[in-house]
Parts: sequence; structure tokens; C-alpha cells
Amino acid sequence: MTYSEENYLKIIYHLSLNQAKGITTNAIASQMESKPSSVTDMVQKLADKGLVVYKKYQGVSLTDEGRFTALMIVRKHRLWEVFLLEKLDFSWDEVHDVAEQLEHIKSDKLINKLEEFLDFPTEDPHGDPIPDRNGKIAKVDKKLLSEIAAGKKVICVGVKDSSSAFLQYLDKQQIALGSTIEVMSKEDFDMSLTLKLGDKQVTVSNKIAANLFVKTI
Amino acid sequence: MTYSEENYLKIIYHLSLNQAKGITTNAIASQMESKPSSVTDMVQKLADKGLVVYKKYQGVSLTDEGRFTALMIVRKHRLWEVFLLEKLDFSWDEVHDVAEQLEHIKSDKLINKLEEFLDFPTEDPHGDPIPDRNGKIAKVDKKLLSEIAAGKKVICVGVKDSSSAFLQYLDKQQIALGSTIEVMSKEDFDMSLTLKLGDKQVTVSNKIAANLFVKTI
DNA sequence: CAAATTATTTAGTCTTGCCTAAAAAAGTTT
DNA sequence: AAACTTTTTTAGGCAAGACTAAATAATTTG
Ligand SMILES: [Mn+2]
Ligand SMILES: [Mn+2]
Ligand SMILES: [Mn+2]
Ligand SMILES: [Mn+2]
Repeated sequence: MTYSEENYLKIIYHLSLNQAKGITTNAIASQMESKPSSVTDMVQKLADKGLVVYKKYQGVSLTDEGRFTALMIVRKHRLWEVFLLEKLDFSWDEVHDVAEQLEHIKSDKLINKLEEFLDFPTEDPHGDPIPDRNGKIAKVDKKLLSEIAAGKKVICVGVKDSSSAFLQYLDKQQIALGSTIEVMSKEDFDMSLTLKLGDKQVTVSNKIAANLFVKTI
Repeated sequence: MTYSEENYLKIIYHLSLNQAKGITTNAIASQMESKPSSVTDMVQKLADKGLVVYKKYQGVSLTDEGRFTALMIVRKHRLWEVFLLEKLDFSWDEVHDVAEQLEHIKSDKLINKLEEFLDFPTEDPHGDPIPDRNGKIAKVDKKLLSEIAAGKKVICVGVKDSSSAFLQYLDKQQIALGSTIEVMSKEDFDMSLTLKLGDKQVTVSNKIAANLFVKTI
């Protein structure tokens, strides 16, 4: 498996979470920041190796083997993120890029020992569940903050976007995993939300709310 | 810098330690397990980038920039080896192959934080010195056990060959870094050595002795 | 439903890093 | 010093992974 094949599989896996079948060439290309024609080439190769099912013009889906392979990469990515945060004092907006490289290191012993060293964490720094060595991954029950009705109280459990810009914004607003958020009101005009965080009140745009995962208390 | 360019630089650096100038195409090819013609291609590219000095038929040597780059790779390799041994319970014969991959991860913050996490180690598990972040590396004073005269007492400080086979042999003979070794006698016929290790005596071939670094007490 | 638009694949190139075979330079013999 | 051997470079090619431009299929629209 090359570095590149692994990145494709991981992206196809992530796209599959929202949209069950037929991941399109275009969707993959935009995630990979490459071109649809390049995706066609690669997807044909992955199909030859039995990692995806592909029929011309029908998009792709992962085979069981492809899904397992993708999960092992996600596993490595998230365990390394925990390592960087917990052991090396990285902040949650710095871990992703380095994990993007570390996820390709090939050694079962390494990743299993790392998991043990970290004391078998179940979530990464962004609230995403970590697959176990058999590819089993917890299904988390979470909603977007933008879908929560005014008056409800929720707990922040994850982020949809893990870009530095977004995470640093959350830091600035003192929103972290585990924070309690009360939706005070929703503005009809632009769907912005006024939130109560501890003892202070902030207003956030719908775009912010649509990238924050919460669970109802 | 690609993965491949980094491996070339590291090999040229290691070859430079024994033989000051004009590292030959053949020497590099045999270390890279590739062909002299491939080396010529790569060495020309490295020369274009200003990392080596190369003149046809004269071999190559590192420029200051090439040497620094190589030292940063060696630094990462050795720090990762320490991490694997100390934190993840790898044995000294298992660390090299994984470090061979980890040495290519690009992040200054990562390697500097890792160094701090490991408490600024000065040596890797094979007794080799770890360059600091400025490329400064300790010059270690060591001799091969095969060069030690009968009757002398020495301390094991490193290995020349870090293959699994050799390191496991040393484990079996209970020779580790720091072990005291007394050369009892040398056999003229095959240059094998009889050693006193603690309270027991063992005989080792010249090939073994030529791969063990020691310092005189 | 035919035309226009959009999505996708195919065809043809490019770069990187490798290879083999052949040519040329360097080194060694006699 | 010429002949032979070894080392090194050059020439030509291949596979992976990307790209652009062109062709074709699918979808949307009037
Ligand atoms: Mn990646
Ligand atoms: Mn994450
Ligand atoms: Mn390497
Ligand atoms: Mn080492």
C-alpha cells in the first residue's frame, strides 16, 4: 500500500459516513485536492486490488477489506493525535497535520504499543472515536449545534471541521470538549445563535454552529 | 525533500565518517541496495540542489547544507529509537526498522518536543550519539573490540552493525552497552577472542569482535 | 423529449525514481 | 605503454501518480 492509496481509502471512508453508496469521483477529487481524472485512475487501481467496488459512472464504495484498511489508518491517525496532545503538549489545532504523516507508518507493534502507552483512549482530541485493533469503532450519538432548538442545554462532544482556524476560534470563545452550552435564542434572519457558556453569553454564526457536535443532556 | 533524497543523504553521511572525500557511486549503490546508474541520477539531482559536491568519476561529498540535512535525519532516527525503546518497550534489535520510517516525518516542533519528552538523551540504544537541533554531534572515542590487545579490560559502548541477528546474538551472550569485557586471549589462526564477561568466559569470532565498539577503561 | 449543462472517463504528457545495456573513463597488468 | 579489467556514466525505458484537453455519458432544463 502506498502513501497515496492510503489517503484515497481514508477519504472514501470519511465520505461514506455521510453518503452510503456511490461516492463520486468529483467528491473524492475535491477532498484530495486533485482532479477527477486522477481519481478515476486511482480508483481503478483500488478496484483491481479488491479494496473498492467501482463501476464506471456509478462512483465507488469500500469493500470489507477496503473498509478495514481505512479504519486502521484512521486508528493510527487518531492515536497519534492523542499522543501529540497528551505527551508532547501540542494543542488540538496543531495535531492534525503531523498525524496526517504519522498515520502512514507501518508497524502493528508500534501502534498497539502506542495505544497501550496512551492507556487505551477511546476518543481523539476532536471527539472522534478511535477504532480498536479489530476495526471496531464506537458509533457516537451526536448532533450539530445548529440543529438544537432554543432553550435546550447541551454538551460539546466534537468538531466537524478540525482546521486550525476553527479550533483556535473555539479556544478564543473558551469552548472545549465537555463544555456545557445553553442555546438562549436563534435569530431567524441568519440562523445565528446566542449561547450561554458558563456565566457569559456569546453569539455565533450558523456556520460555527454547523461545525460543532453536541449531545443533549 | 523526498523520502528517497533523504535516504541518499543519510547514507552519504554515514559513508563520509569512514572515508573523508569522494564517496563512490558503487559504495552508495550497495548501501541503497540499488544500481550505480540510479545513484548517478540521484547524485546529480542532489548536486543541482546544492546538497552534495559531485564531479564525474570523482565521487561525491556533502556540502555544509547537505551535511546539516543529513544530521537532522540522523537526529530524528536516533530520537525515535530511544522513544521506541524507553516508552514503548521495544528491544534494541526492533527499533531500527521502524525508526527508518519515522525519521522522514517532517515537523520541527515534533522532534524538539520529543527530545524534551525523552529528557534530552545523548545516545541512541546502539550507543550512537544524537545530534542536537543545531546539528552538533558528540565525537565518541571508541575502538573495535577486534583491535584490543589480550589482557586489556574494556567497556562495551556501541555496535557497528545494528542488525537484528547481531543484536540478538549479543543479548544471548549477555553483552549490553556498559558491559565490562576482559580480553583473555586472541587466537592467531582465526583471530577469534576469548572474553571474560562477569564470571563467565566466552569465545567470539573476529567478525563479532569487529562489530562491537568498546572504550578502554 | 431534445438541447444544454454537468460529471466522468479516456488519451496523451510529465516527473520521479528506478532499471538494463552499452559506452566511456579509470585503474591494473604484463 | 598497450591490453585487459573494473568502475562509472550515458542512453533508453518502465511504472506510479499526477496533470490538461478532448470525448462521452448522465443529468437537467425548456
Ligand atoms: Mn495522510
Ligand atoms: Mn482528529
Ligand atoms: Mn529511511
Ligand atoms: Mn541506532
